[in-house]
Amino acid sequence: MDGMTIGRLAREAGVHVETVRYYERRRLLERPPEPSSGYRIYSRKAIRRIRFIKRAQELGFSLREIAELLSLRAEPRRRCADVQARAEAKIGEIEGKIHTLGSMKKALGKLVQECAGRQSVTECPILEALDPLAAGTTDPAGKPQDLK
Amino acid sequence: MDGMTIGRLAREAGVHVETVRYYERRRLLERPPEPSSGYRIYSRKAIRRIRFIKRAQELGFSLREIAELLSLRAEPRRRCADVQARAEAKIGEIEGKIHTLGSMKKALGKLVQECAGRQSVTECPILEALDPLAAGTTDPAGKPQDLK
DNA sequence: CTTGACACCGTACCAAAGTACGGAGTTTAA
DNA sequence: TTAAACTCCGTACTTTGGTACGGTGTCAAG
Repeated sequence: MDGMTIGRLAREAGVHVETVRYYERRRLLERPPEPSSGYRIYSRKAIRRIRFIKRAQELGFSLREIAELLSLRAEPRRRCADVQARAEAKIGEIEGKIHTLGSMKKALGKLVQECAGRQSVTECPILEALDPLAAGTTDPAGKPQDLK
Repeated sequence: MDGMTIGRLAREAGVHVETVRYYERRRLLERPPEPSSGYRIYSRKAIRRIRFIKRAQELGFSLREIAELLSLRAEPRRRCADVQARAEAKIGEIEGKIHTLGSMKKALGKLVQECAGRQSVTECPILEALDPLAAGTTDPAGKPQDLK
């Protein structure tokens, strides 16, 4: 039915050929069985897979994490409770990201409001508006967060 | 009142000394005037600045973008409308991220639901659950998105 | 007044995620 | 049947965001 070479796949998925090969090496994409010639032939599923990867990346997941996400399905021997736990952990991460993005949006919104109608930005208190983001601002000796 | 050396600043902000110097090179942090000795002396404001940077990074902003955000205030000649426009653009980006994260969360939630009660996850349709995220899935020849 | 902890600087190195390069073989269309 | 366009592979280079290294200078306590 379908079946395309790497160049076409790359074009349709919106990435470079080298990126496809790179994903293959990273095992994010399974290497298709090569028929007759030495050329890889991909199905349309590969396009969706790549697009999924790209989306997940935009959301701040690393390729390693994406591989993990994908592996939830890829390991049939896995017990359901396990999958559930991993999925729930990911949901937690996602909620954290949403929350933090929400705070930032709010802070930026406030900035926009305060700016509205002014001619000069001299008094525009952007750092002040943004600062509430930095938790523990008033804390006389904030705890160092853990690195990494 | 305050006034600390780079080591203390780093400790309080939760980063390495080298990172502070790195931020200085990247002009994310202004180099403090050096009094008497050749040592940098920082005020507590620097702690907040670094924490702000770290937070923004967690939200998916690159150092370049963070510098841009910070520069909104740093250029008094800038017209307010300009500041507003930049802030609004960032808000738009943030909203997009929140939206996509929401879809992803929903998909994962569905997965968890479907898993609940099963013994094996063999039929657990994670890619399928996640796929609605991949815009144009049913599109017979999806448009390549623009690279970069 | 010296020793250890800290600071200075430049340069080098690291991991992640590609991107480019070059020499080869293959396929397709004129 | 041959030239263009595409593929193969391995290796090397790039960017981002740091980290580490090494030689030297300084400061505070004993």
